[in-house]
Amino acid sequence: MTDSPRRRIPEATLSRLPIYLRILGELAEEGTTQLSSDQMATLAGVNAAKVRKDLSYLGSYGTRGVGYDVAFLTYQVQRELGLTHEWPIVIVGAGNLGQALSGYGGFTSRGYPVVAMFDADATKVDTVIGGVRVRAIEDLPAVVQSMNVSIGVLATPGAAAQDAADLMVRAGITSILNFAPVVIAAPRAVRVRKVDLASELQILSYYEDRRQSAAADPARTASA
Amino acid sequence: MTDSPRRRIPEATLSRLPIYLRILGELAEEGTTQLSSDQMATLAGVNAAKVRKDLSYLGSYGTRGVGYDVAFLTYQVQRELGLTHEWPIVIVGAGNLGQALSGYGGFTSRGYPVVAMFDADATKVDTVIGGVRVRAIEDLPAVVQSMNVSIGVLATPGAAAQDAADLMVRAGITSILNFAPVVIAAPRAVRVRKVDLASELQILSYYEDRRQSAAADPARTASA
DNA sequence: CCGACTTCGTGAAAACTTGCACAAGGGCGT
DNA sequence: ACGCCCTTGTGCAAGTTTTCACGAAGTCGG
Repeated sequence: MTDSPRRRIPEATLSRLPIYLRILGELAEEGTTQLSSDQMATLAGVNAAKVRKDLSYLGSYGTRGVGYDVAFLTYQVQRELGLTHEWPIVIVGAGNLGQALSGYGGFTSRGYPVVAMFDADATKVDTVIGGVRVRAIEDLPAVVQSMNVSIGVLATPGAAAQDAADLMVRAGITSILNFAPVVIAAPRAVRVRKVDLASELQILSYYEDRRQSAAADPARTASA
Repeated sequence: MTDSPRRRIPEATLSRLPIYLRILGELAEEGTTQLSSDQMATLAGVNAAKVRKDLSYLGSYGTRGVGYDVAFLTYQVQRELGLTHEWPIVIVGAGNLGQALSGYGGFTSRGYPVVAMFDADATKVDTVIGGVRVRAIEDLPAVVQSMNVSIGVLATPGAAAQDAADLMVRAGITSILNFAPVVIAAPRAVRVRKVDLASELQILSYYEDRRQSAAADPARTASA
């Protein structure tokens, strides 16, 4: 019996664990020590059964009739997500987006300190953003290796993104969070996640459009 | 027979349409006029059957033996997403994140002009960010109504987010893109989508952690 | 100490999503 | 004009995710 059973956690559950974790953090801060799946469900905006099933993948950490212990559950979720230690990250691209991400603070405060930023533009090199000095892109491999960085954030313009990603991969980065509006090709072993800011708006406008046509043409609502 | 059949599009498909749309835009720019589901699949990093099924929800716009016409398909996807006209948006919160989103350019260029920014901090009011003047939060309802804005971007700190969201809803906003790291409560009729920057990192570090334990303890890889 | 009450953990059903495989349809060369 | 070749559109099976419903297990008041 190993101390980390590590059954595989479904992707869908995985994407909710960070939400639960944030809620647990907020509860701890206001002194709450216990919560039920029902309360968690309300706070997270999901169904209570889903909360229980999600948490059951971590193990049986609840107490029937009572609920979950906030501190203990926090620890278990963190452990599952690999948050028992900090993960240093680098940001490639020091434009608007890179600057915002660096200055954002949410990365460092949640265990992902931004240890370096890089940009191909020489005029940006050596400026300081969010307390981090911008370095020449050529220095990436050295920094990645010496600081043992495995996660990189890609915040370049779309046109530069693939080259930057290739460089990151060659430098030894094994996980990439891609904010550039292009699909990045990378070796199988490198995990890439994409955040597309404008896509999200497009999905919203789809629903807005339907709402507005429904209002303009009430006949169509009949079958919806 | 109406000119927009509007069968409901599955959520999963909907989340891929913006990707297809971006690819179509790039192809058009480089002069390509035709593409097959196979090519699209490669460019989008998905399976060809998925591409065909996704596109089939829009209608039968491909030609067997040939593929899809780039311009025509672009039009159809745009129409489905409600992108036949611009959607003015407002950004609430002019901190780091709000500034970056405003300066980002990707919103305006894709049909979502940022028509106003708001902040509760009086010292920020009247500064200009990305060509947009920051206004007092009190002016939100007037702007939303006069410019007929239905989409709002929430970029405040977590603590201020719910109040800001309530204000947006009262002002008449019906879709909210939430960048604040909290779950927002809103009436059923208001659609909220959430982008959590740190969550994405947490998901990456989960996989990193597994990769690293696997490397440290090869016995565990046997069953994976 | 016991029974009523609460809440977890989970099997099973339902809903949704993906991927395969192939028939149908259209273009192009001869 | 015809047949070959290519690619779409889709029925179906497999896989994943969500939801329901209920037995199991623990607390708490009397």
